[in-house]
Order: sequence, then C-alpha cells, then structure tokens
Amino acid sequence: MLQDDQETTSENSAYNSSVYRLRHSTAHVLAEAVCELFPGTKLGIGPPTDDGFYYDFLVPRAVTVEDLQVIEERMRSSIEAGLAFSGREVSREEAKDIEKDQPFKLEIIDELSETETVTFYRHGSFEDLCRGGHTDSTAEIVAFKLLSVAGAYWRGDETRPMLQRIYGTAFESQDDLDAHLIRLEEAQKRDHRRLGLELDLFLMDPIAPASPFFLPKGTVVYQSLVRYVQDLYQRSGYQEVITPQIFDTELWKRSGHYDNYKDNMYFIRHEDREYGLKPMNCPAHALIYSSRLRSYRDLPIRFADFGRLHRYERSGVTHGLTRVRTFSQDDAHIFCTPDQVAGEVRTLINMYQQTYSLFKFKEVRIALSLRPEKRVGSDEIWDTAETALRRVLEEADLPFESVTGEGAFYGPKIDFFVPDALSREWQLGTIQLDFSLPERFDLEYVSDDGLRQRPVVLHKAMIGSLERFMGILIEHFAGAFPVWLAPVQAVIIPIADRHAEYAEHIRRQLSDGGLRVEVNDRNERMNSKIREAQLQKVPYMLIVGDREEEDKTVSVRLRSNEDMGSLAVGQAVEIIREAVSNNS
RNA sequence: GCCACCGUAGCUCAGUGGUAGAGCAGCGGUUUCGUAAACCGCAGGCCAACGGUUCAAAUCCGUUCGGUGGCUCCA
Repeated sequence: MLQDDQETTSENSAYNSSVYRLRHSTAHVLAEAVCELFPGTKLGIGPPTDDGFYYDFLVPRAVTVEDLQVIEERMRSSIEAGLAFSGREVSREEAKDIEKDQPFKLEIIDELSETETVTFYRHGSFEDLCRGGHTDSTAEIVAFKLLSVAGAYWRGDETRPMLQRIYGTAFESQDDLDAHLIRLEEAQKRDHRRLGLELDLFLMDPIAPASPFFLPKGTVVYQSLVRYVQDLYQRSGYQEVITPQIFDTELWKRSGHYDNYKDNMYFIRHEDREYGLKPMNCPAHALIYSSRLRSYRDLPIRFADFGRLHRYERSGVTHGLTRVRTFSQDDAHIFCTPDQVAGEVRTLINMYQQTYSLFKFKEVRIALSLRPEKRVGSDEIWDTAETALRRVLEEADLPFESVTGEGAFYGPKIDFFVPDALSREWQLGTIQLDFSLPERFDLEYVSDDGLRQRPVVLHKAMIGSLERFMGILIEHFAGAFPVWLAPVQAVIIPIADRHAEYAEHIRRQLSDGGLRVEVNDRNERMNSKIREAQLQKVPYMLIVGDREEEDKTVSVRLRSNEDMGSLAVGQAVEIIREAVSNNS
C-alpha cells in the first residue's frame, strides 16, 4: 500500500557543539528582541537546528519580512553590549510564578519529569526557561542573519494555536555565514521548478493544480527512466500489467482504502454508482492474481505496473514535481510463499543498490521499520517476517537502523533514503511485506501437498514516484543529465549558412546511430549557439565550418567546456554511443 | 487545511490612486561569422478572477483560485 512514500525527513543536529550553543544563544537574543518590539508576546520554543535556529512566538500582530531587519538591529545592540549568559536553578513553583503569563512555558514546566531540575538562563534583563547550552556572552555572536517568518503549530499539532516562527542562522565567522548564504543561492539555481522551465522539461497550470505536464524534452527523460526499469524487469522475471484507473467503491472498501485512505482519494459519481480513482495499484494486482487458481509452481509472481495514480494532497503541501496529485511509480507486487520472501528481498536490495549507484547517489540510508502497535497478523508471523528482513540486511552487510513502531499496520518494511543536492533526504525505495492484502482478497495458492495456502505479498517501489524522482534527478544533476537521459544528446552547430547541408548530413549519421540530435540552424552567430547549448546543458556540441566540411570531421565541444578538437564523424558517433551505453 | 507573503507580456521584474514599462524570448530584415549573447526594426498585457470603495483602481478593501516559505528538530 505504499503510503506516505513522499515524506521527507531530516537529520538531528549534534547536540552540544559550539555552533549549537552559538545558535541557541542567538535564539535567546532573538526572543529578547521580539519581546521588546512586540509587547505581549508569548514565547514558544527556540531550538538550534542543523543549519540555524528558530524561535516560535505568539505575537499580537503578524511579523512580516520587513520586521526582520528591525529585529536584527535590536539584536545587534544586545550583542554589542556583550551580555554574559548565566543560569540558575529554581523550584517548580517558582518557575510557574515567573512564567505565569506564558502559557506555553507553563505547559513545558508541567511536562518536565519530577527528576529534572528547572533552570532559567539570563543575558542582560532577558531571562528564559531553558535547559542550557550557551556561549559565555552575547559578544560571541559574530555572524547571524534572520532568514524568514513562517507559521508553525504549537508542538506541530494542527489542533493547537498557530505561532509565528522566525528562522535564522548563525555561524562562528562571517566567512562561514557568507559561504552558507551562497550555498543557499546555489541551491536555488538548481531548483527543479526553475530548471524545469528553463530546460523545457515540464510545466504546471493552475487548471490542474499540482499536476505536471511533461513537455517533449521532459517526456524523453521520463520515458528513459521507464525503459531503464522495464529493462530490469525483463531480466528479473517481472510481468508488466495495465490496470483500470477507476474502480467501483466496493473495491476500496474491500482493500481497506475506503476506511484508511479515503481522505486522499478522488471519487466520481455516475449513474447512481460511486467510483474511486486509484491511489495505489495493489488491489488491481490482487484481482489479477485471484482471477485463476495459482500453483506453488507459479510463484513468485511479480506484477509490475506504471499505472497513473491520483492522490489528493492538501493544498499547502504540494511542491513542484516532488509532491504532486498525479504520478506513476515503478510499482510492483510480488506474490510468493513465506519461504521465498528472503530471496526476493535479497534480489530487490541488489537491484536498488545497483540503480542508486548508477544515478550517483551516495550515502544511501536504510531503515528497517518494525511492528507498530496497531497491526494485523499474529506475533508469530511478525517475528518471522522481521527476522527474515533483518537477516537479509545483515547478510548483505549493509548498515541499517531499526525503527520500532514505524512499520505499516500490514507488515514490516525496508526503506531507502538518499540525500539530494541540498542534503535534504528523500525516501526513494521501499520494500514492504503485506499480510493484510492476501487476507482481504482471500488470495491462495495450491502447495505441493495439495492444500490451499495463503501467499505473502511484497510491495516494491525502487525509485518511487517517477515524477518525484525526476525532480530529485534534476536537482541532483543541476539539469545536466547523464548522456543516456539527456533530452538532446548532441547539437550540431553550423558556423554559416553554407554549412547547413553538411550539418544535415552529420545529423542523419547521428540519428541513424540512435542518438537524439538537433541542428541549430538559426540565424545566429556560432558563439550564441554555443551559449544556447551550454545553457540547455547539451552534453555534446558538434561544430562544423569550412575546415570540418573539408576534412569530413566535426569539432567536438563538451558542456564541461572541454574542447575535444576535430574528430572524424564516425569516431564522434562512437564516442557518444559509448557514453550512452555506459549509462554515463 | 492553517500562518505569512506573492500573482503585471512566454520568462525575469519595474510601476503603490490619474493614458501600462524594461530586459530576455518571439516575429521581420540586415549580417555569414571559429568555441558562452551580432545589429536594426516590429509586435506582444481584461495588471489571476469576481465583488466593493472612489470622480478615477494594476495600485485601497473583501472573497475565490493559483503559487512561495513553513507547520517532527522540543524548555
């Protein structure tokens, strides 16, 4: 049931490092400034984060971006004053008295365990309930910047009040801060939404919110990814199937989606019948499985499906290609005997690892998610399943972390995470065991002793949503796709009109060689055409002028600015084809 | 969904109560050029939509739609 596979996660910070204390201290100075500039402010929490800090406030009026400068100035005066940080321990009653006008702080005090001491930290006249971890003095804050304001629910809970969160960052030197700000700018330049527009890959239109239109060039990349996966399927015993988009609601009641996933589904009412647009493929595959009697000799049966899925995502959470309302996955369901699970999982892990390294993702993190409190199936089944998954991971000698309670209600799973160019982490692959689906659809096979047995189902998605994977790839490669994925693999640049015929001759040779090639015969100077090709990140530029025509060569320039000089046409074709077949 | 902000030409943006602007892209010419932007000209907008305030609205107010940054980092 591949739920919530579009979530991101992030790492926790090293807790008591000097930069942590610096940021924590800066957060206190921020709180001081806000309290002074906005009398009546109620304080939330203000922790440091991986690359900065924030503080949550309930303020009498909304804080705007313009306010940030004013707040920064007020903060600077505290910093220039060089105020010392000092802590003190108080009794619980005293703490409550100090914070009597601060409802969020009172809540925190009430939730502190009896064994913990209550401490306050002060700099100048500002004192805050705080566990501690500060610089000696505000003077140590030499480089900070407030970045943005945002809404944030108290304790991340939608039913609690919405606070104003001010994000900022601080570093131990101005150079470090500047470097960080430049990094943020660089990251913006490789934002897939921006590159998608610049490289003509896809577009969004308000008429279909959160639903991408893939343009011809984006479609080339998309289909290349599909073909890559299909090639793996072909070699690994998968059978691709095509299943309906719309099913009577009855199916979703049977699969459990109606009870558990209704809010994320689209429904259509037609001629007194209610239909649901599929958010997942599994029920359809279960129907195919159960359409005939299956023998243990048939297993494992692996059904793959690139079917288009629709999931309603709340308006505030959609984002470019990475969180959309319609997408397709490299989704497959493996129906097998309990004994076959380990072998299947082992094969999948190999396939995943091979693929992630092909796309040059380093540092793949693997998580084994174990039984949650609410679950189906006996403890015995869970023991067996969890042990099987763990053993496979251990035998493969892969580092992984076990997370208790994070498994799906229908079975444990292995998830694969990769960091993108902004070191945000994305879940790509997942391998999920499912005890529930076979029950709900009463799936069976005839075993070697002639008895009817229940198969186990594995949900497989290696790159997950193709839409999101493309978004990640665009940012990962900053739009400079490997040659095998590049929408245009080579562009031919005739220097003057008289070279057009020769250029066309070359184009045909590359096309015949199976390459995606264009001739730039616009009435522009060569320099301009090179610039266009560079900006479009075309891997190979083949420049042809008098000299090349004379010698039957092409002059090859790479998008890395490297000049390969003149090559015979056949030689150039071979070099490019070589790059394609190497998946480079 | 919630909070803040934003929506002006294909793109990036200026214009904050008084006749809609620029650069790039596009189109038409000229130019025929050797490794990241030739030159001249032309065209292009119901200022997201709807409603209101005003003599007058891109500009002020409201609603709707869309987008951006956030909403797990626990005193």
